Amino acid sequence: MLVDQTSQLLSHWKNSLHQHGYRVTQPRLQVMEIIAATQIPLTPQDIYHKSLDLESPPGIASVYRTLEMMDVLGLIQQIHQPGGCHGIWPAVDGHKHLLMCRNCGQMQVIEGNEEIEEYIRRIEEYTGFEVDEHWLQLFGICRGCSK
Amino acid sequence: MLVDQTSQLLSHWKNSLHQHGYRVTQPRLQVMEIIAATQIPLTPQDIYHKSLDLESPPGIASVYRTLEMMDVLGLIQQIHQPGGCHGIWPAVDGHKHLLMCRNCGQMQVIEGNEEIEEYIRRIEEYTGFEVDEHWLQLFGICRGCSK
DNA sequence: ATCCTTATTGATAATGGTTATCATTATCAA
DNA sequence: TTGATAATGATAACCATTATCAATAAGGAT
Repeated sequence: MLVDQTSQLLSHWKNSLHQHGYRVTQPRLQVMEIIAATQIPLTPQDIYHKSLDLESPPGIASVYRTLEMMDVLGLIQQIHQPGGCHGIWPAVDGHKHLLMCRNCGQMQVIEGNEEIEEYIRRIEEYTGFEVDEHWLQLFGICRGCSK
Repeated sequence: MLVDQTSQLLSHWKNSLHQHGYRVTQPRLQVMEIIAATQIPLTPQDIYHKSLDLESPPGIASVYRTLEMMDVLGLIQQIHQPGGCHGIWPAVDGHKHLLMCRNCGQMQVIEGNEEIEEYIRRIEEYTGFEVDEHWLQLFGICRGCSK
């Protein structure tokens, strides 16, 4: 199941590169595979250090270049946390919310809901702001780690 | 009124330094005054560059040291935004939410509300997480900028 | 399958923000 | 006012990220 999700992400990402005229190269594949296979947000440095286990690892510059490209294509998003904000994670579309375990780093994606939308609409009315984006992130301890 | 809020923050911060045995020095005061007087989140570099207008500006190291100290004392918080996450802003207690104008950078603090708490409680039940912190941040265009 | 164009890479230098070092200075309790 | 020492400023060190450029490899054309 994990393998399924990983390879699904990968083929989606490869398609996206093709469609936008980017070459699918080994360094790019290596970076994408690491991101797709990992369950927690990784920093660029994390990704680079993980890649060093590979037989022919990408250069650090290619890691950054690949992340930049994936960001432009909307394939990844940055995860902001109390301890830092350089975590990379596959992009999630729509108004999803994020739940992260402080202990193991596992992320969970939660559907947006009508109550939040309603709350935001009230804020807009009250303040005169036109809200075009919202972030809701929850931090805590997951079931597995609380045992 | 702005002056009032600024000086109120400043005396609160000075008290906090005294209570924790920190000396109230000129470089610290300079940094605190800049933060208290500004309506938008500032990065450490922003603060340093603003300080250069002063007659006897603090060194860059003192700016960072002061921010570190204020963070430890809980006097400031970091503001995360789509474009970066090194904005400094006076700490707000309780479950307040933040609303920021993309155009002018003005921040507005919004009271937490029961709907959000209720939503989080449902998430906890559903996922088995114990949520101990949540961030809700709204981004948009304020009334003044949308004209 | 091979060739050719050129996007991409790797190695490394440059950059820029943040932290560490240490002799000098300024705070503040006595 | 004095003295102990916390704090400062100048600057070196550090580290992540970006820029440079000759060499390489992807992938369309043949």
